[in-house]
Formats: sequence, C-alpha cells, structure tokens
Amino acid sequence: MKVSAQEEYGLRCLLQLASLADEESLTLAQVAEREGISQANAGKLLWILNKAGLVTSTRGTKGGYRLARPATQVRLSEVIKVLDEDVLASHCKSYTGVLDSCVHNGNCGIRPVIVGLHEVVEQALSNITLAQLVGTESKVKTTLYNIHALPRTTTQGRRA
Amino acid sequence: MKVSAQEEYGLRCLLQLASLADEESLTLAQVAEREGISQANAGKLLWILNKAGLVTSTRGTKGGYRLARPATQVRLSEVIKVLDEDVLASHCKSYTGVLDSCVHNGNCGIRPVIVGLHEVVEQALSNITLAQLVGTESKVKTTLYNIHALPRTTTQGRRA
DNA sequence: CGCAATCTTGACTTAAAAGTAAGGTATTCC
DNA sequence: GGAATACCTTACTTTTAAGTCAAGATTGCG
Repeated sequence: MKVSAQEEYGLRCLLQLASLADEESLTLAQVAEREGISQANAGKLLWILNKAGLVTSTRGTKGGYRLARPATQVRLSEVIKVLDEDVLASHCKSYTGVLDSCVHNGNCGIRPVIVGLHEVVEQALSNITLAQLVGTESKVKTTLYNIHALPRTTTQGRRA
Repeated sequence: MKVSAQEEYGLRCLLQLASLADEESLTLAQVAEREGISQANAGKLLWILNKAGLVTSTRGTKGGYRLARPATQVRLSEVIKVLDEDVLASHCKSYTGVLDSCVHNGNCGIRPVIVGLHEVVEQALSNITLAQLVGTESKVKTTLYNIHALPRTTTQGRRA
C-alpha cells in the first residue's frame, strides 16, 4: 500500500498553485523549478489535473496555470482519485495470476478488506482540503490533528 | 494509493495456509495451484513470509508450509508490513525529483498527510486477523462490519 | 504580420516492479 | 545409502509505471 510518484508529485504541483494569491498564476517552468522536477514531467501532471478540471491553463505569452476552484473547496480525496484513476475498479481484474480471471471470483475473503481499505483512505482524505496543506509542516500537522481527519503523530522525522 | 501484487498474492497464499486444520500443511505446488499463480512466484512469496517468521516450512518428501502461529494471532498489519517492507520509511527518499533530496526537506505540508494515511491504514489492518478472513465473502464482510475495523460497505460487486 | 512565450499531445526511452528459470540443498522413505 | 520430494537462492526476462522529447497549437506584443 503506497503512494505513487504520480500522486505525490501531482499533489505537490497543485499545492504550489494553491499557495498563490488571487489572479496570480504559475508557468510550467516555474512549477517545475519550485518542485525540483523536470519541466516535461510537470507538464504531464498539470495536463492530467487540467483534463480533470482541477486546474485551468491559459496559453500564450502571459499564460500559466492556476486552480480552477478556491483551495478551500478542493478535497484531497478528489485529487488522489484523479491522479490515480480508479485503482480499485481494476484491482480484481489485475491480480488474476496466470489465469484469465481470479480463482476467487465471486467469493473472496480479501475483497472486503481491499474495498474497506480504500474507503478508509478516501474517508480520511475527504476531510482535508488543499488550503489546509499550505504553510509550514508543523502548522499543517496541528491543523490535521484538530480536524481529526488523521490520527495524531509524534513530532519526528524530517523533510517532506 | 494501491495494493501491490506482492501484497495481494502474498496475503492470499497465507490465507490458504490459514484455512488448514492443525497438523496439515500445503506444498508449494498446492498453494500455487489453488491460487492460480506459478509455482516460482508462490515460492518467492512464501520465502518472504518464511523469512519474516509468519510461516514455517519443512523440507523433504512430506514437507510443506504451514502458519507459524494460529491464524487468530496474526494481524493483517503485520502481514502487509512484511510484504511491503517499509514503504513509509523510504517515501521521502524516493520522491526527490531530479534532485538529490526533496526540495521540501524539513518543511513539507504533504508529509503529515502521508504519515497519517499510513497510520490510518495500519490502524484498520491491526484490527483484523487472518482467521477473520477465512470463509465466504459475505461472512467475512459481516465479521469486519461487526468489529468496526472497516466502514460498512454496500453489498455489490463481484469477486476478488 | 511575425516572433516569442507558453501550453498540448503523442511517441519514445528509461527505470522499477513483477514474474520466471534453473541449479543447489535439505529431508524423508524405502 | 540412495533416490525422490520439496524447499532455497540467485540471476535473468518480462511487464508496467515513470519520465523525457520534440513537434504542434495558441496567445500576446510590437
């Protein structure tokens, strides 16, 4: 169970846009530079987010990207779903071993766990908005603790 | 956020062993056949589980695999951790873009979310034992609902 | 108009995960 | 003690996800 590169970097790009003032926007090169990823990669991620309606883009000399909605109205559950496109739906189709369909078809003890896990995760993420992730790490941690979206964590570890 | 092949198949192999009576055991070929995966693959997974102390193996003509502990005493959180080896610990080291370390080093708004997510998942999984996953899908679903480890899910969908 | 800045899009390359193969080692039964 | 059975381990191949590249399209400015 892990967070994919696309989820991580995609969310980070979005967060850059969330930290802007109204009417501001960032160019592809700026987002890439601020996140330490290549321009090509940032372009792909922002395109996915654009296609999904989370960001808007304008072309031309004064172009750039910005959030399609205020950061207070974008839930993390939606962001992750977009960057991840329906992992749950394809789960049982993917893990069929060497056969055409899963041997447990129609009667699988694991399935309720997988489904439940995704619901637990979505539930937790739906209580967090982009706006709540803008700021310092310690501030964010306090905010998340106060809304009880995630369990309290001890203050340790570094980075990002 | 998805469940990897190794987690899925590894758990399924373990579940086969959990469904055995005392003193029974399964050979590699039997596990592979029952799960519809190749013998080579099952061997690798069982080796990981063996190394981690979750299953024991005996060689020779009457050999095979069995659980190292009763299924009632094996929590899913432990199983997943073994099959997944410390994704969390390596998260920030992995996603550094084109740089040597993450640009948010020491101050990352996303980190609390990632840490929290893994805790939410672990928390949910720690309330489930292998024994509770043996049986039909509908029975398992009922059991999970009763222990409130996972949120209730509507009865729909097939397989897994 | 025409050039420069910027996003768009599909094909290609690279890196990581998953799965396979094969030879080695230990154990049991006769 | 020998042969058959079955696990152990490393190296290799395949598949999939991640990331890059380059040509195309759109807009603003002089």
